[in-house]
Amino acid sequence: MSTSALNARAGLKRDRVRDYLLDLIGDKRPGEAIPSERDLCRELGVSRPTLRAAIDDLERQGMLVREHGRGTFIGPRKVTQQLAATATSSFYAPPADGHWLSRVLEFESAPAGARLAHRLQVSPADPVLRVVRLRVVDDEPMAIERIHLPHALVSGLTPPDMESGSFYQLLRARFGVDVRTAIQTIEPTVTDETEADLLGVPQYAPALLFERTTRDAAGRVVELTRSIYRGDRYRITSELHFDADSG
Amino acid sequence: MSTSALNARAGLKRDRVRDYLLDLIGDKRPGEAIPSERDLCRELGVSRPTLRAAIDDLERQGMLVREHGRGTFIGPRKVTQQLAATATSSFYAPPADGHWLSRVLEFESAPAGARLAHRLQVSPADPVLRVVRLRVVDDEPMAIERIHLPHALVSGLTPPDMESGSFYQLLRARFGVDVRTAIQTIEPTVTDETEADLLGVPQYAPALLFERTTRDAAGRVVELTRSIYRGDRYRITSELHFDADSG
DNA sequence: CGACCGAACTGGTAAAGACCACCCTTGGCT
DNA sequence: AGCCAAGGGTGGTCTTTACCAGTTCGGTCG
Repeated sequence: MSTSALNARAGLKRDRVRDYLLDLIGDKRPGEAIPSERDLCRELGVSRPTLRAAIDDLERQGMLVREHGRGTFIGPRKVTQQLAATATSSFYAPPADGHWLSRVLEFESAPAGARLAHRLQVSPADPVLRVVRLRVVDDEPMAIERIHLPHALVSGLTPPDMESGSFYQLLRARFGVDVRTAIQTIEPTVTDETEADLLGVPQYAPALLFERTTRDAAGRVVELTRSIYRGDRYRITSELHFDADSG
Repeated sequence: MSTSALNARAGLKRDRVRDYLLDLIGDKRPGEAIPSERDLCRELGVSRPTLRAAIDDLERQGMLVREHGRGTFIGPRKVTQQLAATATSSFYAPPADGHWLSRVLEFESAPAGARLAHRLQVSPADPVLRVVRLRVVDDEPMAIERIHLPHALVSGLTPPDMESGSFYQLLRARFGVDVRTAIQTIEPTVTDETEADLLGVPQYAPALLFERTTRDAAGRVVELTRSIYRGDRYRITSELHFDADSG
């Protein structure tokens, strides 16, 4: 409106709206309604298409559910039903054929903070090393890995250490960390803008989200990793054996 | 505006535009450019937002690729490289807790045809039973299963047989089919319109596509199943154990 | 008292216009 | 010949305005 400047830079209204909605979602419980689109527009000072675009994003991610004529509601909690279990040996391995390399995008240490401290089983003030790397096979980006590990475990680790070779091998050989077990969940998702850029796929492309907690022989948490794998180039293959049976 | 009727029904402009674009894509080769958005608007007599919404859809499906400042291009062919392999044991089992039920949506027998015959290892003229069922847990739709099996194996099977209980148990008890192994691939996808309706999730919601080939003790193919699981309610959990290690 | 119907919400779709950010090309200048 | 800046093309974002389509609920009429 009106004269000039000061609207040029804004950092994308849609992002601002999305953040606002995320806060709002955080404060509410699944099933609860959020304000109507028109109210939110007034509240945020944006047009309805802009607002709707933001809601579209969140709906695609399952955080919101729209119901025509009724309203928009907080999405159901992801049940994390311990649906699958009973794994007895590794079922997944990176492709043996291609040549894996990684490009380190971030490499920094910071205090754990409450959430990470809990999940890594360290104190909130302990430094945690955060490494983000793009994993590449045959010059093609395949996955983005966001790794968190207690910095104390791997003091002296440098970015080039993370660019090739087996990280677990390195942990054992150089740092004496005896990686033993991991619990991993896999769920489908779609790429956001950043991920799409890095992976060279369209935004909202199907992808797999791996979340892995790795422990050493003593049961200490060694690593917490969230990885996004391209859906168009990656699939999980498994062989099932039935003794009794299932549904 | 103006007089009346005849604009009420229209079948959604966006769909009309999408169909137009699909035709256009069919005529071109990957990498080729399509006309500019503004040209297409004039051509089709729709506004740019409407046109862009249609292009958004197709881009999400990977059929088009937009490049800022350059144009919009036909997407690359889907390569479906088989990258992962080396599964050694079972890692996945359906949830034991909730109460699974199924609603049979289709149940019909037809000649296999070339493709199915090959995959089921029967002759193309052999009848194949196709069952589509919606799997429900606690009144909530969880997955759509499309099952194909040689009709000869299960003559006398009725739709109610597929609505509850363990299908594999039934196969063994009633038909003497000794289900033994399965090879399964899992990949991420997004729901299409029909799937979204059935599962009660938005279109383009993240989902898991399971494809399973099941064999009996004699190595005969018993079943070929493609299932779509809701991504917001379903995740795979697995526990990994390292002897040597991996990347 | 009950069934209906309509007002007033809700989200869904669409138009038209403006301006920004990016890319490539071209033409002028060095 | 080579460099560089400007222009005109592309897609990207946003606003404003309008109307359609389900849902709900309360008032009215039978």
